[in-house]
Formats: sequence, structure tokens, C-alpha cells
Amino acid sequence: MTDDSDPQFTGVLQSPPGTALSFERASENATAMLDIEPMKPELTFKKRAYTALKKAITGMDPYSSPEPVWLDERQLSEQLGVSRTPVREAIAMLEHEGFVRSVPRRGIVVVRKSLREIVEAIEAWAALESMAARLAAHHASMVDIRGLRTLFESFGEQHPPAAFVSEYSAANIAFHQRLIELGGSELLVDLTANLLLHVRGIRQLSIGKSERIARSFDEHLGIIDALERRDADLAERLSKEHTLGLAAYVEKHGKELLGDGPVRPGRF
Amino acid sequence: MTDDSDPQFTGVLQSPPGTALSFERASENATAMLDIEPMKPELTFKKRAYTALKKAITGMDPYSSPEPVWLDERQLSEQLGVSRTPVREAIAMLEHEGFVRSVPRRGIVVVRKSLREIVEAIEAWAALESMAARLAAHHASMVDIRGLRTLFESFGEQHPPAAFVSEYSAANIAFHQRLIELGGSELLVDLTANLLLHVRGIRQLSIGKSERIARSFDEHLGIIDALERRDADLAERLSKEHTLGLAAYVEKHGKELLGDGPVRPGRF
DNA sequence: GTTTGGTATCTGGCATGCCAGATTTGGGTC
DNA sequence: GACCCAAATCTGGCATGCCAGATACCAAAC
Repeated sequence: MTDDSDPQFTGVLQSPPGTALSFERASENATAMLDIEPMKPELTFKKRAYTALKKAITGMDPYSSPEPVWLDERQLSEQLGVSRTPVREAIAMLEHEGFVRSVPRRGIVVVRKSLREIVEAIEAWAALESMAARLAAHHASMVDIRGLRTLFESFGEQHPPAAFVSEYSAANIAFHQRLIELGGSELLVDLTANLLLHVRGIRQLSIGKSERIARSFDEHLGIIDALERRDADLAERLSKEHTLGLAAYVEKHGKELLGDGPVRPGRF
Repeated sequence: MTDDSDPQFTGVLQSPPGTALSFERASENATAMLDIEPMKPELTFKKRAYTALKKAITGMDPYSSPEPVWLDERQLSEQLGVSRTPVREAIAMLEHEGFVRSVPRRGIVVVRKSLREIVEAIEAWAALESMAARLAAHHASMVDIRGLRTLFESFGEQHPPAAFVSEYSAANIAFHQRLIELGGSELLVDLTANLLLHVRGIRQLSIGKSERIARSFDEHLGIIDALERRDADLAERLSKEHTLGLAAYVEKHGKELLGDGPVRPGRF
């Protein structure tokens, strides 16, 4: 099971041991010119299981079904082609991040966020992104800032955002993630990445009102303007108001999208 | 090993199986008045190991020693009185949170944050706390807001904060955590809790300059004032500037406290 | 004395097996 | 037919054992 039965894992075997020998002699003159690269650390089963499960879980929509979604450790390890141990460790991390919850001797549930929790996630996101905007106004290069514009330049009067919702939605998410990256803080990028995943399902839906899209478009351009003028306070404020606007919108209309709680006896 | 050898865990064995029977009959009239509490979910070994390890790791100061601190799975599981499995799962979570890093076939290292990472953590913290302050200005009760004042009321002219550093430092941390709680967002509380832990070591030190303490004291009172006046924008701004001030201070003077990086060949 | 190569040992990664509690099921009773 | 109870079954929690890579140690060669 660990080396030959599963085609998914057989392709990633590491270089033969003999390669290591070259390293010890790297300082000598005869082989010094080889310039061997440091050999990648080889992802563990645990990390690959984590990545695969996270992708699978965030890719589904737990709200589409009225019934909670249950997972099975043994079944997952079979599908992944590894034993339960790395799967369990991956699940432990996902549980810690709030994507699943494991109930002892019952099973593992995919967590359904309540409307309240989603609003909180958007608010936290607003806080972090606006801080990133402030930092970006100070430190980001002009080239990078202008690069934000290119994300939207395919849209215009002949190609209005409101008419190409999914296309605009993708550009929208790319814009926010890029903006946060421009802040130059790895921590802000990491923290917001998970928040975006938690919000994702609802986000696609709530952005899809045409009057909101037009406003969203303008607000993005306003943020870019502020960055180009190096106005940190303005960029921060606009970014925050933009995202808090979404939070308020979701809080007001979210019930229709989610139902009124994470657990519902049935659909009505 | 699981039930009798280690005194640490023998005290937390769960109720005998017969207790469960009482639940099934709780709806009947004879025992309905008993009002049995829902029986605590009994923390798993994994969670207890996680808590214990996190406490131990954040309680130490990895910067006090020039050498990196290594942990040993087997030794830890022996100390905790459980097998390696729950310890491994706990470590996987701590690694994901950035407190330790496990190097395959080498060991587990307690992570030493670089100055850059600590500054980023304070910036993120500033973002989240100022958002909490904004929310608190809107939603927190007047009683709770006034409660913030009581944290500092033992200080005054006869009892100046600058003369009681560790006492003031504790009040300081309590103030910030309580302020975030008043925002009413569980997510903000959770996100900032880990940030505070990452920053903790340096925080104690950098707060210990008397001129900073006096200013810190005034700034706290300013935030409380803004909250009492329900001025969300002001509370948010003051809170953010207060914490960003710390970030700037640490960025400028942190080298003396940390050395110039997480990995140093030796002390010089 | 320095270098080299082999070996004992240590460490985390992973697989596997058992356990207890929770659920399900299937008679059997009233 | 409704209810109750017990055995079969399922599920995650945990302990344990083996493995490969990395290190440390030591002896032999120069």
C-alpha cells in the first residue's frame, strides 16, 4: 500500500540514494561545478491528505443539501490510498480550522456556517484587507498597483460586469487576493485565505445582484486610485467600507440564501 | 497506560455506563425532575495534549536560548502519559498554527519568530482589534464598556503604572482581550488569541519602557472614552493607532530584543 | 591527526489492531 | 401494532510496531 499499489503516489518517489553522495563532495574541485539543486523535501502523506481533503470540502456546497454531510475516516483513507493515520491528522487540522467537526463515535460532519458566523468572517476579512491596503499604499510598487487595474480592463461598456457575472466574480476574488498580497504581509495573506474559503459559498451568490456589481466595480477602481496616489488612509477606508458593505448586505439578505441557521430540520 | 499508571489522567475518567441509562428515561415522569446536566463531552486525549503542549510552548521563551529548542514525540507522550498518536495529532495542529515545525526524521523544533513575522502579527492584531472596537462601539453595553475602566482603576498617582510594570502589563493584556471580546465576534476573539501568543515574548519586553507605559495608559483611556461616546470611527482609529504604534516601536527596536533573525549561528 | 566509511541508534511517518460508546436491527413480549 | 431490550455493527480514539532517513559514533586507513 505504501509503495506500489496506488498509482497516485508512485510517481513521487525521491531520487536514488546515490545522489546524496554528490553533496558530500560538492566542496571539492572535481565536482564543484555540478551545482546540484537542494532536492525538494517531498510532501508527506499527511500534508497531501490535508490538501486533498480541504480542496474537496471547500469545493462542495454544504448548504445545497438540507442534510448535514458526514464523512468516514476509513472510507476517506481508502479513497486516498493511505492508512487512517495521516487522514486523521489531516482531519484534526481541518477541524481546528473550522471546516469539519468530529463527533466521537459518531462521525465527522462538514460544518455548516451560520449566518452570524459568515458575517463575522466578512467583518474580520474587512479588517485584515483594509490593513493590507494601508500597507500596500506605503510599500507596493507602482507596477504592482497598476497591475490591479488589468484585472478589470476586459470589462467596459461593451462588456459590462453585470452581464458576465461569473467572469466578474472571478476577477473580483482575484482583485481582493492580489490587493492583500500587495500589502507584503504573509500573515495577512494566510489569515484571509481561510476566511475567503469560509465565505466562498455565500459570496458567489450575494455578488450576483446586478446593482451591487456596478457599485462593486466602481469601488474597486476607487481603491486602486487611492493606492496610486499613495493615500494610505483613503485606501484603507475605501477597502474597509467596501467589504463591510458586503457584510451588511449578507446580514440583511443572507437568510434567503442560507436558511436561518446551520441546522435545519428540513427545507421549507 | 490508559487507565491506571498515570495520576494526571486517572482523575478524569468518565461516568460509569449506567449513567447513560438515565438519559433514555429522562422523558418519563419519575425521573424528569432530576434535571441532569448534559454531561461534559469529556475532552479527548488529543485535545488535552494539544492544550498542555500549547501552554508549555507558549509559556517558554524560545529567544532566551541561542540554540533552537527540540522536542521529542516519544518523550512528550511519556510525560503526558498517553501514546504517541494523540501527541502527534496535537503537534500537527500546533505546527499548522506556526508554533512548532516538524522536520521528518530530524525532530520537532519550537519556532522562533523573526522580527518581520512579529511585526506582521502586531499589524494583523491592530487590524482585528480596531474592527472589534468599532463593533463594540455599536453593540457593547454601557456596563461592559465601563468595566474596561475598572481594569486600570487601581493605578493612579500613588500607584503609577510605570512603577509597577508587570502589574500594568497584565492589566494591559487584559484590557486588549476584553476590548476584543466586547466586539461580540467570536471569530475576532479566536483570531487574535493566537496572534497575542505569538507576540507575547516580545510584548512583555517592549512595553517595559516607562515613557511608553505612560502613553499607553492615556491611549487606553482615550479608547474607552470613544466607546462611551459611541464614536465608532474614533474608537477604531485610536485602537488601531495605539497598536500600530507598538508595531513601529518593535520594528525599530526589536533587533536588540530578538537578534536579527530566527536562526543565529551563535550569540555575538 | 585527519579523513573516511560503515554501523548502531534515534526520530518522525505510517499501518494496523483493539476498544468503548453509539446506532441500528431484529426478535420477542404485552 | 407499539414498545422494549439485547446483540450485531459501525465509528472514531488510542496504543503499538515497523520502516526509512538522518545522525552520531567509532574504527580503520592514509
